[in-house]
Parts: sequence; structure tokens; C-alpha cells
Amino acid sequence: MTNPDPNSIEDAVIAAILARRLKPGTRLGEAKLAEVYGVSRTRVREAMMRLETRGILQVSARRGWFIVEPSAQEARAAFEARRVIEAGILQSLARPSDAALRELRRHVEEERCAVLAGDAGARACLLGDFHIHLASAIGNPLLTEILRDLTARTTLVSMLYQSDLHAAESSEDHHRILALVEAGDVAGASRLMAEHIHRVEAGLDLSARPDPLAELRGLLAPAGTP
Amino acid sequence: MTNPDPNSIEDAVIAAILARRLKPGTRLGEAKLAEVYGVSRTRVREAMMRLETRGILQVSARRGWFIVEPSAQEARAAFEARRVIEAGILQSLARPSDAALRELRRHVEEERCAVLAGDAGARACLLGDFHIHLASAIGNPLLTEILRDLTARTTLVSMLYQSDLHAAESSEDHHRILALVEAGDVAGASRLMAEHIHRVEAGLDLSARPDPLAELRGLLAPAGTP
DNA sequence: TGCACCAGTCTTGTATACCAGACTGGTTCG
DNA sequence: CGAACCAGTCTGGTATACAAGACTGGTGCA
Repeated sequence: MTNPDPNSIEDAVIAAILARRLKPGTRLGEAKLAEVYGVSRTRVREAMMRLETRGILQVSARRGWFIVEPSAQEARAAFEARRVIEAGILQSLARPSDAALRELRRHVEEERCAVLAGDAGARACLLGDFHIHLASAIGNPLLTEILRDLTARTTLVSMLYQSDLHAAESSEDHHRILALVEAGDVAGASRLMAEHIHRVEAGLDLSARPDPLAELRGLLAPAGTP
Repeated sequence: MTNPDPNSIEDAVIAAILARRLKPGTRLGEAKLAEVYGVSRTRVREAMMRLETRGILQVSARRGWFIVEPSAQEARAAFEARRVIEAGILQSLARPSDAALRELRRHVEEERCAVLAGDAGARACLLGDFHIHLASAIGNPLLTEILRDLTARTTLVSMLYQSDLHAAESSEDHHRILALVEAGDVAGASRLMAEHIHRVEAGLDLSARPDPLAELRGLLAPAGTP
């Protein structure tokens, strides 16, 4: 249980965000994490700083480390970055290996199952993972890494701005994108991917300021909240 | 002189790389940097770790921090990433602001002057800066940041694999790309950018293993080096 | 009642002490 | 002569101690 792996903390945080188990604004105390992972504060601090440079955490002086709460502007930037990069990837995706295609096909099927089963947790996780798998399909670790962090960011955004998250539609989009890739229609796949990300972004309400008291409203103000 | 700014070290290292004043494989000792910047080793270590997660430095246990020496495979990945992202940026660069265009135009002129004047240092620096400026022209800090780190990487690659660095050609490419952008031909600009980066990559000899003794050969083995 | 103030506590910020591994140069033994 | 060995030194790795700021809750004064 006491994992000595130094970047296990980083990976755990990223994974938890992608699985929507860590919400934006969550505080991560150094002491607490040190205890949980059985390491000293020094190591925890390292991981926190690394995650900060990756744009996942923010530090508030002498208050703690917090999962970032992207502003509307930052949210748009994150989606734009994903659009640019993912469309670019598909466009230059000359010939993915058969193994990669099979893996993607399998993933899309898994998505479908989760959507049909109504398993919200697995579903959200898989829908984000598709994009990461797609990036890794071209075998460029740099792009995969960049896209993983970007996907974590947009996941936070969608948690913050209450997306409707039309899971079925998204899964369908993924299916069609993959079909175009398999057919060798890189331009079409690229265009559809851009549209897809646009759609997801459009499903958010970026005009609404995120409400730090959101989870309290239901508890304390039953009737006439103006 | 004793700059208290915490990320001044990071910026200084990146800037030095872009200006080709720090070569791949250079060792950066914690104690040395701490003395130079008048801070404690703790702060230096922070900066080093941040640069490591940005892919600029590498740590060799108990030996020191080194500027990365990308392998041929990593080099190709870096160029591919730049191609994907920069082509993508240009393609979705709907309408750059007039101010941004003026800035880019000015930059290209400056490049030309440096090329004509034969100022190798300024020239190399400016040629890399063009791409960063272009990224910042669309006003997306995320993409700018990503591209800065990627450009630092490819700069290291070109130092390592002795590019011929046809500065005049590159500057000319930049000029033409900007002209296409101004003409609103995003597809053309995008295509030309991809070609441009390809050309730069092709100017390298990625098959040659970098030689750690390169700088000694000229000194010690004047005649018959097999 | 309401506001300002203040001690106490909690959390990160920073420096430093000490440890362990890697390298160096010299020495000794075959 | 050469190779193995062995202190000595230098480096980063890690933990810890302590400082300083932010928050909390309570108290006293107007």
C-alpha cells in the first residue's frame, strides 16, 4: 500500500479528475496527502508543483493547493487548444497501425456498452479516454501527454459549468470519427472532430459564473431563492 | 541583482536555450545556480523540477540536472508535434487582430535584417521567436506556452544534430506564410507551415548519433581521425 | 446588538542538516 | 605495467525544523 513510486501521486490526481472524482476547487492538503501515501511532505510538494506547471493545480499562498477552477476565458482556451491539436492530429494521421485501430474500435464499443448500461462514472471516464487513446494512436508521446493534460482541464471545465453531457451523442460522434479514420478520410475525420469538440463546448453554459455555494443551495434554501 | 522572482530561473534557462547559449547536455548544478541567483537550493530545485516536467531538463540521480539531449526518435516527435499544432493553429486562425499582424510583420522584417547583417546569434533567436509570436497571435496562452516549450526542444535538437540552418530560406518561408495569413488563405498558410517545418527537420542529420566528444575532436586529433 | 480586536491553530514557505550514491585520483598488489 | 581497490570529495535526495501568513472563534468594548 505504501507506494514508493514518486509520480504515483500525480497520476492518481489526474486519473481522479478524468474519472470526475475530484472536483474543481477541491483542496489538497500536503499533510493529508503525505499521510495517505505514506511519504514525506517533500515528495507531496514535488508532485503538487509538477501538477501546477501542468495547469492542473493552483496554489493559494499558505492556504493550500486547489484543483483549478478555469474561468470562462480559460475554458474557451482549453477547448480551442484541443480543437486545434486533435484536428491537427487526425489530419496528419496518415496510417495508424492495425493494432491501434483495433484498440480504438474496442474502446468505442466499450463506450457504447457504458452508455447503454447507464453507468455514469465509467461513461464519463471513457468518453474522455477516447481522445487520449486517439492521440496515442499516432505514437507520439509528446502529443499524448499534452492532450491528457488538456483533457483533464476540459473535464474540470465541464464539471464546473454543468454540461448536459449528451453521452449518447458523444459516443456516436466518436464512432463516426473512427469510421472516417478507418476509411482513410483524414480531412473528414478532422472536420468532424472539430465539430464534435465544438458541440461539447456549446453544451456548456460558460456565461454562468461558477457558484462556490452550489452544493449548499439545495440544503439550506428550500423555497424562495431569488 | 538578487532577483527574488521565483520563476526567473525557469525563464532564464528557456531564454538561454532559445538563444542557443545553452547546449544540450549542459550540466546545471544546484549549488552553482543557487549562488548565481542568490537563492537557496530549495528554490533552484523547484525551478529544475518544473523545467523537467516541461521536458527541458533531465535529472541524473546524484549527478546533476542536464539540458535534455533528445534522441532521434524524440526529435522526430517534437517536430511532428510542432507540425500538427502550428498547422492547426493557422488553419483555425480566422481573423488575427491588426495589432498582431503588425507585430508579426515587424518581426519578419527584423529577421530579414538579422539575416542580411549575418548576426548569427540574433538570427537564430528570431527565427525561433517567429513561431512563438505566431502562436500568441491567436491569443491563446495555452497554445503559446505549449509551443514555446516545443520550440525550445526543437532548438536543442538542431543544436545537437548540426542543422545547416538555412536562415535565409527560413526567413523567406516566414515571410510567405505571413503573406498567406494576411491574404486570408488559411489553408495555404497551414500547408506551407507544415512544409516549412518539414524542411527544417530534413535539414538535420537525425541518423547521426550525437557525439559527446564533438568539441574535443578539433582540439586533440588534428590529423588522421578515422 | 454589532463591530473590532486578539490569541490560538492550521497550513504552506523556506532553509538547512544530514544521508547516500557517483565520481576521482592515488595506491597497492598481481 | 596494469587492473582492482579504496579513501576522499562532490552531488543531489530526503526529511525535518522553524518561520510566517491566513483563518477561526471568542471576548470585550461602544
